[in-house]
Amino acid sequence: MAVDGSKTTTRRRAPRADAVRNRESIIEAASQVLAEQGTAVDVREIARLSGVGIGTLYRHFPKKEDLVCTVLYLDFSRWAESARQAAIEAEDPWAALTDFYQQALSGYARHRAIMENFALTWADPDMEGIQQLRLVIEQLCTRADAAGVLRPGVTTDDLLLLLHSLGHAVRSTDQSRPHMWNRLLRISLDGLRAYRCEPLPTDASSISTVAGGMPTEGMSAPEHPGRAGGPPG
Amino acid sequence: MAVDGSKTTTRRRAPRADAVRNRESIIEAASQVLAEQGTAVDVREIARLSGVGIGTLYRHFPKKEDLVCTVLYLDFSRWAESARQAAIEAEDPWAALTDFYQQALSGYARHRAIMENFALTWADPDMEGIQQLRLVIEQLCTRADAAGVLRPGVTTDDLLLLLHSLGHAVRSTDQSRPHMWNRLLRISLDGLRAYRCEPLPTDASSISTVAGGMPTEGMSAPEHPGRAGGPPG
Amino acid sequence: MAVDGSKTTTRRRAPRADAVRNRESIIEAASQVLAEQGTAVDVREIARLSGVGIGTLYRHFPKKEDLVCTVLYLDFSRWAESARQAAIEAEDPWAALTDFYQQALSGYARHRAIMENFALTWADPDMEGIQQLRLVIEQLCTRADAAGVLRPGVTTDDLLLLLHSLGHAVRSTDQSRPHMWNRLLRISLDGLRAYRCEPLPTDASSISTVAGGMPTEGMSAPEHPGRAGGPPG
Amino acid sequence: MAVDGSKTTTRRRAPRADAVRNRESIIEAASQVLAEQGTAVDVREIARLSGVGIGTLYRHFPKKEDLVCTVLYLDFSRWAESARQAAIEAEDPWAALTDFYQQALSGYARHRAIMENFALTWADPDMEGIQQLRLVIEQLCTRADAAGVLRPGVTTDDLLLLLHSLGHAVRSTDQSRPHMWNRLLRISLDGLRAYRCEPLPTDASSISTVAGGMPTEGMSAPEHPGRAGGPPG
DNA sequence: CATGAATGAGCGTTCATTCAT
DNA sequence: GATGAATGAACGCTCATTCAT
Repeated sequence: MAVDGSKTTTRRRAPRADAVRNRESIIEAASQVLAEQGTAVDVREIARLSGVGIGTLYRHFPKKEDLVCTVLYLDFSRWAESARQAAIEAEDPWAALTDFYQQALSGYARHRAIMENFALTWADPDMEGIQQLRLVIEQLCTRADAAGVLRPGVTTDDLLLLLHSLGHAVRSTDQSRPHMWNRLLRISLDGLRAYRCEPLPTDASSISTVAGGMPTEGMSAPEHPGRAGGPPG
Repeated sequence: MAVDGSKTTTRRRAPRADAVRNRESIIEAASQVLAEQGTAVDVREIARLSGVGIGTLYRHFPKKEDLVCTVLYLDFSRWAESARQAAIEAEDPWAALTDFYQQALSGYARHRAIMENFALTWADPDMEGIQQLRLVIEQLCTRADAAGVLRPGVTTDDLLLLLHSLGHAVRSTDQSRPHMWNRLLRISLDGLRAYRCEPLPTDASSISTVAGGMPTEGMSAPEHPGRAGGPPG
Repeated sequence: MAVDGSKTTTRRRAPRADAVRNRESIIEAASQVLAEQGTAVDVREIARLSGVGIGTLYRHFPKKEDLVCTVLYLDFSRWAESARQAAIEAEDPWAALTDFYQQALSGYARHRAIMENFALTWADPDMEGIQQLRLVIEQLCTRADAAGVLRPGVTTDDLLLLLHSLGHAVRSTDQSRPHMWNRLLRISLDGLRAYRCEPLPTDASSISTVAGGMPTEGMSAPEHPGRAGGPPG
Repeated sequence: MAVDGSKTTTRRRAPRADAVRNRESIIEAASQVLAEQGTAVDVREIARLSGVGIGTLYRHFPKKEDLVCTVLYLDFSRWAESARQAAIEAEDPWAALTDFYQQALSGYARHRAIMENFALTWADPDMEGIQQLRLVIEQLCTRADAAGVLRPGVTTDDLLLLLHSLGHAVRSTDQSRPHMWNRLLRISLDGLRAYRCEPLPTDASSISTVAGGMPTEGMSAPEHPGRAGGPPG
């Protein structure tokens, strides 16, 4: 790769000028439509938007999936980076976390294909993009932890999953009631703060038995009597 | 059913001996594939799975959408009901909420079509199923509120959205790392508890400026000095 | 057939009461929809309209075509009869012919399936209905011929074909411009009158060479001497 | 074609070498089956006949209707043009009319879809094909009128309707008894000639009262409600 | 290498006909 | 005999992918 010189004498001469431009056009167009319509888009529409023939598209990306993966990786990276930028600009560790989510969610919600894909590739270590994101979050996590503002036991994966989780809330409400997901974000982040002392569950055991957790309050279950005996059927 | 004897006096006996069975087969098969593959399934596959011809399927459900709606309504109702049951069996108001989420998420995550639909019909008051669920949550909300365990300002819609949001987290992790979403649920629920005093944001304003949360501290205290407002305990 | 008595002792007892009524319902309903929608109609709609099950319909008429033929024969007969009635009520032979067409066309145009069928069975001697109609026309033809009002050489088949031909004109214009087909009928009937002396062509030879008549003669119109140059004026 | 030499200098050479051929194959095949079976044909059969895949057919004609319209327009135009040619080759105005009908009917009768379409678009000024035809007829009409051979009051629409009307007669007899429609054409055309003096009816009034216009005028019963005798059924 | 025409499996849906009740 | 549920071939149409130019 570094020694391109040797290749200049081979038959591969100039064709790359257009090819590269075409490839970029395709990716750009694909990014747009994938964000808008998800992976169910017609490949033809991507070709049309990018101004190349369908044949050219298939030369660069032999399968639709190849194109989708390429684009998602790029978009994912860009997205992760913009969120990272938002985070490092904050001086306060907690604000960094908050800003990160704010920025990430705004972008995430607007990219339908990333959402679809996140669910699928969630645990796939091959999906390089996820790893990038994990790194960013890891840093945020470490920083917040060091500052003592993060609830003990919260892991990078928790934060990653929370991001994914909130993403769908954003998507569902961003158009109609954009303030709603902000409320939810606030709620969730508050659950992440250090004040809480109870350790998080570390395995699959149900949290319900702990849940009520409030010994002092004793859930004497004041109200709801009527419903109690209610017809279970 | 128990009193089959009455049957002999009824007039319309057999008209549906197998028709009913077929209809149920179809619904059952559809429920499976819709849960697994979402609404994009081929109706022929449902017919094949249920052991009937495509014509029979269309006799019972003239449009694919009819079948999908029927199945989704049933599954949605069953799901909401099972979650409600889990909730009313808990004596403590908080445990009710927790158990409700626990139960609901387990089921929700396994039904792809319900998830798709939830996102689409999120705010659609016509979707009867959603209304059922909202009622259940409303009661939980009221009960927890009355017991003083719910953070002031939390609405039914917040809880509904949280459910939807967590659903995707569950879907993403249920197979590979089932304990993960339990952690996230715990985190989110903790954010809903009453100790937190700051009001939730009520409009679209970014929460990032509040970041650290604590109104008293404002943003000036980046890193949680003395543990802020002191632990809830 | 004639000796039904012998059959009364066989096992065929009463079932005919309903069966006959059903058969008639089916035929009546079929007549309606065939007239309105043609033979492309869905058999189910006929069953629905007649109030019987699709199975019953198929018991009486094992193939859709059986039902169609039966109905068409009946409707065809009724139609021919009503036209015949219109004809015999006229005292004048020419008026009989005119009234016949008038009546027949009105009915013909309103029965889509008969029109479709007429084209198909035009030359089919098996189609009994056609024969009925031919008889009627034959009588009209003979009568007009005897009265000397019919152009020599005009055959029953000519009149039958004219009827069929005009039928489509009626269908095309009855809704939008009902007077138009009356004009056309008038034109055609005028062509049938006795004044014209030239013999009709009797084989497939093109009429064009004769038609306008001889180029040499120009429009001087070979026949109709007396009237010849005499323009209509 | 003769000057292929020019080809070498053109830029867009091949883009349609076979595409054009395919398109023509499709149109040709469609023309055949539409003529034979009408618009109810299966598009797959057209594809099969033309030797292309169904996808190719749909590439050229995104909707079945597009194909049908294209073919009908072409066939209609060709048909009208051939009839026009036949007409202008005749020196005599009346022969022009006759030859026009002769030619037009020969073609018309062989094209089922055109017949279906004619009936539907009869009065539709949007159907370009009809307008072409109307123009041709208008000229024939004017010419014959000027020569004094056309019965006064005959309109372009009369001639158009007559064409349509006779078309069905031709279709019904062309196979079995091809000379028959020639007789009918002769009869009808004779009805159009100038000698006849009575004006054509101009509204929906029944012509029966005027009937042959016979001096003797038997049919004193003028109105006799259309359905005289009513439906015997 | 770019192009877009060609391909055909597959989808949602209809309807004449059969068959168990 | 009456019923209507069951059946599946066929239809109009889409779209990922291949291939000749």
